[in-house]
Amino acid sequence: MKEKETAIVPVAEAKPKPEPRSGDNKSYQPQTLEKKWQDKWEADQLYRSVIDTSKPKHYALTMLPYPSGDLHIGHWYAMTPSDARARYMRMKGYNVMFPMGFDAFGLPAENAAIKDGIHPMKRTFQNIERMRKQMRSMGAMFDWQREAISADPSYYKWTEWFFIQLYKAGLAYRKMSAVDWCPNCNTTLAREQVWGDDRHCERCGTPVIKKDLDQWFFKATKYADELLNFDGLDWPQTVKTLQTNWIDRSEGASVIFRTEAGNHKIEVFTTRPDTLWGATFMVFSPEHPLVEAITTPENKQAVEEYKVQAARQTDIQRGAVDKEKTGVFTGAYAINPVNKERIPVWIADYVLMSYGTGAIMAVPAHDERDFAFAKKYELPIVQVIQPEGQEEAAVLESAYSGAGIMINSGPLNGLKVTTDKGRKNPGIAAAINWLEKYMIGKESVNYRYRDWLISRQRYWGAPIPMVNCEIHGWNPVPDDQLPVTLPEDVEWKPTGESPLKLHPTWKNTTCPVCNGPATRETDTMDTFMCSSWYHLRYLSPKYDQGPFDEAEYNYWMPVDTYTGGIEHATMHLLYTRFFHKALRDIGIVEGHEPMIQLRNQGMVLGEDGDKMSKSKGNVIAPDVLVNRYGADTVRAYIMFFARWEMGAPWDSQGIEGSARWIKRVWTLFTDPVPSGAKPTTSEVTKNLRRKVHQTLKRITRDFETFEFNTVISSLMELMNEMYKAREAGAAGSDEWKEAQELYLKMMAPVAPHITEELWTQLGKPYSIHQQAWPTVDEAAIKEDSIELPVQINGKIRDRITVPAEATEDEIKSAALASETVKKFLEGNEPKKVIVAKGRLVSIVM
RNA sequence: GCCGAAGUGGCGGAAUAGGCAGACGCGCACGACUCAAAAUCGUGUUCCCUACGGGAAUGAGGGUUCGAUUCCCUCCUUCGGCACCA
Repeated sequence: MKEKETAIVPVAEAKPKPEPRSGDNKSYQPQTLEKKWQDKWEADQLYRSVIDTSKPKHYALTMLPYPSGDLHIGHWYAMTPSDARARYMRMKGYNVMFPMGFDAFGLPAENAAIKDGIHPMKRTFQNIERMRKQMRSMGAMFDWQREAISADPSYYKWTEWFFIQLYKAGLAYRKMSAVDWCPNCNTTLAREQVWGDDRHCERCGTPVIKKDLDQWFFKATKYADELLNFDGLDWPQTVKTLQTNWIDRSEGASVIFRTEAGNHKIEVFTTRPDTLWGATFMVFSPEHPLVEAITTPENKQAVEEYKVQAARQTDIQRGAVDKEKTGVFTGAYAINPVNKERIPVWIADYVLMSYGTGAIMAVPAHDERDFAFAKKYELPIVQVIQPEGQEEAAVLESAYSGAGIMINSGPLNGLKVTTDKGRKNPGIAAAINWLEKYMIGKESVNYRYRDWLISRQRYWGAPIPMVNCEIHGWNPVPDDQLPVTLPEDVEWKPTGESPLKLHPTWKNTTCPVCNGPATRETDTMDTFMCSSWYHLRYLSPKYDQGPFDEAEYNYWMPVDTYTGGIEHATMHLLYTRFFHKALRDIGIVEGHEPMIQLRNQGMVLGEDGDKMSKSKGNVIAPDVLVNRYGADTVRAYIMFFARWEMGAPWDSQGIEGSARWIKRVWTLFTDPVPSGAKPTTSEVTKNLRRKVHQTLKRITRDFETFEFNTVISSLMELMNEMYKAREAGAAGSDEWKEAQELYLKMMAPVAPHITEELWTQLGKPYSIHQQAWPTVDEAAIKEDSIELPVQINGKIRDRITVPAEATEDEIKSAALASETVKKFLEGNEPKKVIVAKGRLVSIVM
């Protein structure tokens, strides 16, 4: 039906016997054709991006790969639509930079070395060589002169330098703490790298354990509030939500309690200071440093036993939500500072040392966990919030966390409490004011977000450029000694210590302060440190006066469009934002955010719908597809077969459709005009031109919004119409020539090789990729007459054809004049006639 | 439990601003070409009905509206994140 409006060939005139077409397409040989153009583009440096102040710049960035050895279909899925978008932006008139590099440090190469002894450096650079070649087969517009490799000393020199800048700015510190340790990777992990209910390693899936270690941290929490601010960022809401939940800001108050004996200060954080008068006991985490000091002699044994038992349990066991609460009385009492009540101090493993202060005030009447604990150990429960409508304090069946009126709360009795958080809640606001007035507490904010643990007990990473001297402690390696390079002669052993520590001489050095003997830090940095600034290294990968050339920075930054997987929402994407803000405060970069627009692609699954993995044998190899179909077909299929941000299972048969499309485009442009074609009519050419410009409008919009699948389907539709128009004799007309030209331009970002070839064959000037994106001729899109469906009581009963310029009244009378409508009306007057201009007519009886 | 995303033919998916559901493609069926097959080309392809025509249908149920895949409410399913977070 829609075809009736847009068909180039009026239905009545459709040819009865279409000319058979030469379908073998022997002349389309992507393997030679693609190679030819790739070589030419490279020789001509067609994709070299240099500063050009006469044009607006566009920094398009796609997440750099780890050099695992083979390009995966997932890489194609991430990179080729990003490439198509970058190409589109280039045709739109932007000076586009689209760089590529390698996140080359990391565990897999070192783990492989432990197995076969091949040095990670050697393996990594061999892999890079191979992947670079595979990437070239995509025909992407990567500017290889901007390539950066994080494992290259000329790169990691600056990773080390950045560490020192953060250290000097007070943003890097060393701390002994219980950290997550992967027993398989033999290293510590940042909290973000521990996933799932069983708390497994993000890389290898092994459940992590806790270890007490001296480690380097970055003060990411200093930026917690700023990281929650996404102003000016065009990022997917899901990513912003994931980061917000990860940081998990909670507003409340910190309150100082004191022990009855010894007057020890105990700070607690609470989101419900309005319930302070109901705090009837305190609970410490078993690891809390004060536990030993306050425990009375008669409770000592029980407390020690409980601590041992808690320590033996894993985080998973401790974290099981439905686990029955356990705990032990320390024998000590604290004084509730608001009402001077004497309250017992317990230890229990439901209080975690890693959140807040490791100690809580327990308000059993209004907190479910405290309630369960109080019931079990028969501790007093005092209600301090009375629900609206409740007459007197009844015996509570469960903790009440809703709104109400404050009772049993001394000076604050009668105040209203809502379910709002923080100061928005009048009860909480009053409680905070009261605490601050009597100097026993203050408004406070807590985060789940932790400082970034960057130490890794591995060889294959950027060395942490710090030196430890017995007299002068930790000091950074002087700038003129950077980079601290990795020694080549190391032994590969899975010891849980960095191979650098086991190297006989590497760690020995001199103290930068006194020149006396000192030792190097033997841990290396988390590879996320390397990838936090790679977008800056692309600016000037060979620059040696600093991490980047400022002229390049000033022109290209910030990144305009960043594409990559959503799995990095709380890892790389958060690290790189923190890193940028830290550098900004140090004065190295400008602006508040490194990447303005972010778009996430989904995942390509195996044909069985499962995640692709070698062990499942469902991996799709892009090289095989490129050999068989050519890169243009693979690119087209990748953009066509799923919504990009969603992803979908691979379908090996589906790619045939894209292959057919590419071949049919080839045939359309290279076959002689069919002999049986009639002379054309102005109706045919006008309809063709309309379809061309409608398609251009649609495709332009879709490139803007990253809807690549409909870019392809629109191109397929237009091609089908062009075949029909050609049958109807349109070939040779000016409209046909325009259609050919626009078709190739629109298709160029998707299929760069075939379009370049056909463009050249049309006799157009090289290169199609330097052509301007066409503009829509709105006048050409306008229809002369339109067909409107006529609804009667919501059901479509007829269609009327009216001039496009018809007024509402004209449309109305045309609809009512229709025989079918008259039949349905049966002589009655319609109650109502609604004309939705250009859409339909709705008659209500 | 909390937060978020998504449910449309056999399949992937289309549907500017609330206005013709199923574009485009895969698959399938039939036909043309062929000795035959592949390739290619053409036609058809949501489901149901005594098929002229009619009815139902966008996870389920309800609401708003002349009109809902689209807006609102309740629920179900799948996926992702967080989770004894004080």
